[in-house]
Amino acid sequence: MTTAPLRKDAARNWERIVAVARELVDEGTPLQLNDVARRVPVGVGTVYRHFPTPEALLETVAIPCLEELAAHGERALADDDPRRALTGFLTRTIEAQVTDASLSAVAAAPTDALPRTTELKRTLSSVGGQLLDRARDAGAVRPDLTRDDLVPLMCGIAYAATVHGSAPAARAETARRYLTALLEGVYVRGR
Amino acid sequence: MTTAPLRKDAARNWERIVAVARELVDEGTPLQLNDVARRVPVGVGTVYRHFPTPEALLETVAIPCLEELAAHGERALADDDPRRALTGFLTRTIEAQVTDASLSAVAAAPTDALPRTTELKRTLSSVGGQLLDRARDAGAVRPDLTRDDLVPLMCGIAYAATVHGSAPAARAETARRYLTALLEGVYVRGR
Amino acid sequence: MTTAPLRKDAARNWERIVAVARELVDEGTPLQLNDVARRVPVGVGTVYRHFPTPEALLETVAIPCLEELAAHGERALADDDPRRALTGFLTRTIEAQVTDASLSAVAAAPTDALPRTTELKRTLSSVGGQLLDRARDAGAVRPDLTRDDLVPLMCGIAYAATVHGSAPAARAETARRYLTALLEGVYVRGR
Amino acid sequence: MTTAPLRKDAARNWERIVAVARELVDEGTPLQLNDVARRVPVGVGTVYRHFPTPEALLETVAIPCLEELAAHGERALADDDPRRALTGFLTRTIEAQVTDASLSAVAAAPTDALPRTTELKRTLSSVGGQLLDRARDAGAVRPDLTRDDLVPLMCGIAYAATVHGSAPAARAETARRYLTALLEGVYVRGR
DNA sequence: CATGAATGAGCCTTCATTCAT
DNA sequence: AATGAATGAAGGCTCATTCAT
Repeated sequence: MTTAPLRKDAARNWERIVAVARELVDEGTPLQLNDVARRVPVGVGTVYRHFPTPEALLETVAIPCLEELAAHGERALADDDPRRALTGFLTRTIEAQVTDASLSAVAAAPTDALPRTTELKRTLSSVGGQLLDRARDAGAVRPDLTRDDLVPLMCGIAYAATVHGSAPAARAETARRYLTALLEGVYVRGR
Repeated sequence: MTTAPLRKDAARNWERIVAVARELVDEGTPLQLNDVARRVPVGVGTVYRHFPTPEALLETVAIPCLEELAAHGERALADDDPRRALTGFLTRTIEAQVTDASLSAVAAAPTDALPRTTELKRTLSSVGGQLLDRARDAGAVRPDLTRDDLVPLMCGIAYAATVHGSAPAARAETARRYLTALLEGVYVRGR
Repeated sequence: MTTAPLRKDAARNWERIVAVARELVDEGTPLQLNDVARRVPVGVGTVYRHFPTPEALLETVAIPCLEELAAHGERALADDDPRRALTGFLTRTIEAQVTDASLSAVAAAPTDALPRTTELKRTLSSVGGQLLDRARDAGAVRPDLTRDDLVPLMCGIAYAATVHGSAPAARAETARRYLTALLEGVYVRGR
Repeated sequence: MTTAPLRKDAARNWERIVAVARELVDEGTPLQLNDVARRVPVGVGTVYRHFPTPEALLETVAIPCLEELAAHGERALADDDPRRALTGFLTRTIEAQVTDASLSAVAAAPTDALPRTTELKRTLSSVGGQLLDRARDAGAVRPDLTRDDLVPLMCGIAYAATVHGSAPAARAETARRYLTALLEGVYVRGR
């Protein structure tokens, strides 16, 4: 069951709204439906018709990135080195989250506005969980970490990079360093 | 140079305002100056006189905890096991941050409203930095971590515990697990 | 001169719209053209084409009941007991009005959207007027009541039953009591 | 226990707001808080401070009239002709309701915004009830009417006068005629 | 004829801040 | 110093109506 395809003019507006929302997200402005409408510009009603809540719009903006992440995760499952697979997936996730403010917000939100978001988050959890389990089964991961810790830890790393306050460009690099620290430990091995 | 001491009645109000603010912070209510005034109760103007912005009030609420942390840090400097000292300090920091909403907000804020806050944050950075340097000098800490990473990482851990969504009670436990993971590494040693 | 008959599909929509409107009226929902369209479902434009205003739709919904009342009135004219005839007519009217929200709205409205409504209201006034006149001529009705008082008084009774706030079921009973009080007088005869 | 008296300037605004509201009520405009603010003129917040809801403002406008009615009712209780007392009270009530749109709205509302309103409505019910009971005890009133019928019937009469559509000036006269009809009966005595 | 997307005026409400008392 | 009334920008949302497709 798919949603009926939008009329051409409606689709046009949908695109424009999402595009503006993307810009706002990228420049760190909080998404306000009236504001989006003013900038597109379309009537407020049009934005409300397409996206009943700011969350719905935000998630729509985030979905392509979530899909890409999920796709990457699926590929990672094919890697037969469990540690490399997990590392790769997490690295990618962190990069995305640090680069794209919509992702961190959506990832941290306890509830979703769109079913598609829920679905994708579930997929990501599942893929991450499998990668984690595999690595743990291989004895590569400390046993007290569960699947439910993955998302919080990634959000935490991304948040840490934000707090660090480096310029957006450097932020990705910082985040990668923090991820490495988390994975390999702040304390040097064997000491 | 010190500020003139408050008149006795003014001092009384100051205390009452801070006490109410503390309660609000603890129950997770966002600090609104009007709201605080109503609850004390004093006139809004009185609250504004003492605390020109919500941030100033929030920082005032946070300061005692920051001082306690700083004191703990000073004592940790006396410990001659650098790793134990650092671990103790960070554990304490995380616990405080997870328990007390004022701390996480103040710690993550890029600018401060009160000079005293800036001073305390500097002290904490300095103490943490010394503990870190010492541990690194002892070869116990990975070399790519700098003093500037300490606060972000702690904020990240606290945030991760929040995202995990466990009840406030369990949150401290979660945060401690995450700190351990960070310090010792997600990946098991020697593999 | 009659309106051109609708095309078969248009007629079908007309019916469906009116049916939905009837449901909405019965469940006490205010008639909103957009809402009706969504529920039918047809495009808003279709509803607007058939019914330029909510009033037009409401009147369309009310018309069958008005017709039935009118028919009843015509029959009452044949009754040779003028008082019984009037009482029967008013009773029926009140019952209808209390039962059917479209009627009270249409009856109380100072202007009509549809000519047919005006026509029916005129018929009803005329019939009621004749019944009233006859009863008055028989000396059964106080002389200061005119034809123009009939509709207001019926609306008033229905409204009173609404204000009484009894459940819809009991409302008809209340209305009947009020009508009796009005006809026979609150004050006991001969005192 | 009384509410603290308002500061002089606040009292001034309170008065101005109520005065404007009175005008709006009298010209039949629905009370909208923003609208009131614009017309006074004061900031919206000021109106909201004094009257959290349109209902609260409306009731404030109505209260003096309710008080006057209640006072009249108390005096009527002293009349030793029960029928005359009741008639007088109802006449006065109807006149007030027809003249003042705030009264009909407040009278018909199932719930009140202000405690004072509830109190006054209760007083009026009680007074009316006593007058009714007395008249019934004297055998002057049909026995199937209860205290709970008084308010609905008065609202109904007032509404009927409105539906009649005569000019506001004539409306009071119409209402009085309807009240008489109700009290003495539409049907002539002894027939 | 039917569709339903778009419009935008308009209402509601909150809250940070100022300033007369 | 304290008070708390006043302000009004700002944001949220709904809905009647139009008009391009």
